[in-house]
Amino acid sequence: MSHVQQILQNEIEQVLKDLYNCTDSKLIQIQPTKKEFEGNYTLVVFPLLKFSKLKPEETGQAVGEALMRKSNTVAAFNVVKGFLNLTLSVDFWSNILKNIESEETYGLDFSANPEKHIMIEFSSPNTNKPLHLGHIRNNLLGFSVARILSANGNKVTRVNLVNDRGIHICKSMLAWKKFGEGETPESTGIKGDRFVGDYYVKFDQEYKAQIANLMAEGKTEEEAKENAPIIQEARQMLRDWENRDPETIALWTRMNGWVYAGFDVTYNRLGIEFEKTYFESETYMLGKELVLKNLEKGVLQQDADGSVWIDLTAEGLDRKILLRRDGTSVYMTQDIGTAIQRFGEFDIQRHIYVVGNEQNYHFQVLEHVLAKMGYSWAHQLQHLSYGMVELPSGKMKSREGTVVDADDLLDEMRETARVMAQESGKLEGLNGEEISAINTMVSLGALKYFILKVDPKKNMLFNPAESIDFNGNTGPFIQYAHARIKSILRKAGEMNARPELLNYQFNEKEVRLIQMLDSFGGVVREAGEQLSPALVANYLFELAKEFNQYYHEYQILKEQNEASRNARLFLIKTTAQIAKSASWLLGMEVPERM
RNA sequence: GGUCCCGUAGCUCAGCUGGAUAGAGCAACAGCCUUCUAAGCUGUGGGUCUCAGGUUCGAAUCCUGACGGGAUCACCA
Repeated sequence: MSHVQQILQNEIEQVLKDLYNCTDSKLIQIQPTKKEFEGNYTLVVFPLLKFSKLKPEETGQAVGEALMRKSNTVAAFNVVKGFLNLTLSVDFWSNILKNIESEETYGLDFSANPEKHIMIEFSSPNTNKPLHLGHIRNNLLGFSVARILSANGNKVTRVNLVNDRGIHICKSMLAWKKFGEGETPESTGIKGDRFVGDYYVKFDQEYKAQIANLMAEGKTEEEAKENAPIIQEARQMLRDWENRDPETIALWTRMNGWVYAGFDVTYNRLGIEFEKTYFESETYMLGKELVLKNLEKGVLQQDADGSVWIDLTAEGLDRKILLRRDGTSVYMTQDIGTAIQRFGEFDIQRHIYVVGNEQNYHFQVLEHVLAKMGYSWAHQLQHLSYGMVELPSGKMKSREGTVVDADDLLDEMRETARVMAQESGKLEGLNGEEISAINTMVSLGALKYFILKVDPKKNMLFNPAESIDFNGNTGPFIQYAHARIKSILRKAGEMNARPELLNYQFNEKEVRLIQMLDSFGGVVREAGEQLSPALVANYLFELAKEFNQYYHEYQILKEQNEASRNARLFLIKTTAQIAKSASWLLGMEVPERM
């Protein structure tokens, strides 16, 4: 609910109490008035009928009249069927605008809830391949949600859990050892994560070739997969790693170093940061002890072969394995361990995992397991689940080579932005460095906005060409609107827009813009509750559209009347302020000119 | 088969704590640059909100059931 809506709510509450002795504030439904009707806000009167005992029209009329008498906020009203449309006074709107402008970060409240500490885990890459388009959605969502939550007054700690051990990295290591001939990212000029990823692919090719050979010799597919020499070697390497064999550890450290250097480049480009990075190699042992302890307590069961299970059939789920028959951990065991570790390490009230929806079941189980183990905070874990990203060409399949590498995509977007800027000629007169910075901002804005504007839980289609279009519901459209505002302000000189000169009768369109600015705070709160940057994105687009229409209609700089010129400059300056705040929540930069 | 998610215009998406005649953008067509950035603005056409029931003053929204699409149900992570 916006600030103004809250004010109205209070006034209407008073009126209903006086008129009908009705104190149920839940019956008060206030919504922005639809464009085709006159007014700013609308009260739905249907729910009030049982108290007024009058027809809808009469009730609306009565409430409207009472509001006019009691309040100097409401300047006019009209009743259409069961809807009471309220027009608020122009002075009132002027004051609202002044309030918004005076608060540098209107709508963002970083201190509302300082005692609430939320941990959010996102990104969580594997060290055997570069980041791809799916990771981008994960990173952007996690980063934006973290900002939105902090703008709701929470203390937020962003963490990354790097999946740096296991058979997958051994495969890359083995392939490098066999076929690498001492090559390094430095010697080849290939980005580290890509370099290592290429060896993972090489492993897979060799593995497949060996399987084919074995099958040609008459082995079944299953036997071939099990007995191919290269997979045996990889497994041996994993055992060596777990036994801390110095040579294996050295190679592992070296190759992971290459990957991290590569990841850092991509994170930097995307503007993604973490407060803390966890490494699975340091956490994968956690959880096992706790599982054994809970086995003793009888919370868990052990099968005849020695494997340990939890029975969640009573919760409507299945049995889930927690320790293999050889006593080693599975993914779930680790997550149990890291959750306990983090709640012990930090005084957190909530923990959010940003992970794809293919793991919905996993997190359901995790919560239940921890609850059964008696951790009271088990229900403070939350899975922010998001859908897959598809491309116009279809699904991404690593096997078919249709996975879009994050770096390649960023390069491509950047190049498109450069070409488009050059063709438009808009950036003439700026130096190379400025042009380059703007192109980067535009390409990133296009990507971030396009991905974040979609409801996280839905699968989505990413269309690179559409995302960078300057027309339509895109990042560049918003950035362009902001750049034009800044251009006006540069020409006018910001100092001219002073609130003490704000003595102006805003017209209908301007009031609508102010109304929109006022509602920003409500959008941020809502986005925080729903963990959805999409709400912010769609708000931002509406705001940019509203501004563009306004921009088109009035020649503010040519306005002769100083009061009106000043007031209008003040309004668009405030619009830029809110647009910047909303963009910040999405991690999208807005250029001063473009 | 069990569980979860999704189904709104040709395409991509909003709207979903029930409220007025269901909205945007793209694409198509028609206009607007001696005017603060036309990377913009205005207009036109385009809908059985998958279907069928139910709840009620009122359902795209809530409930039930079908149908369609996706995910998951590994001693993988």
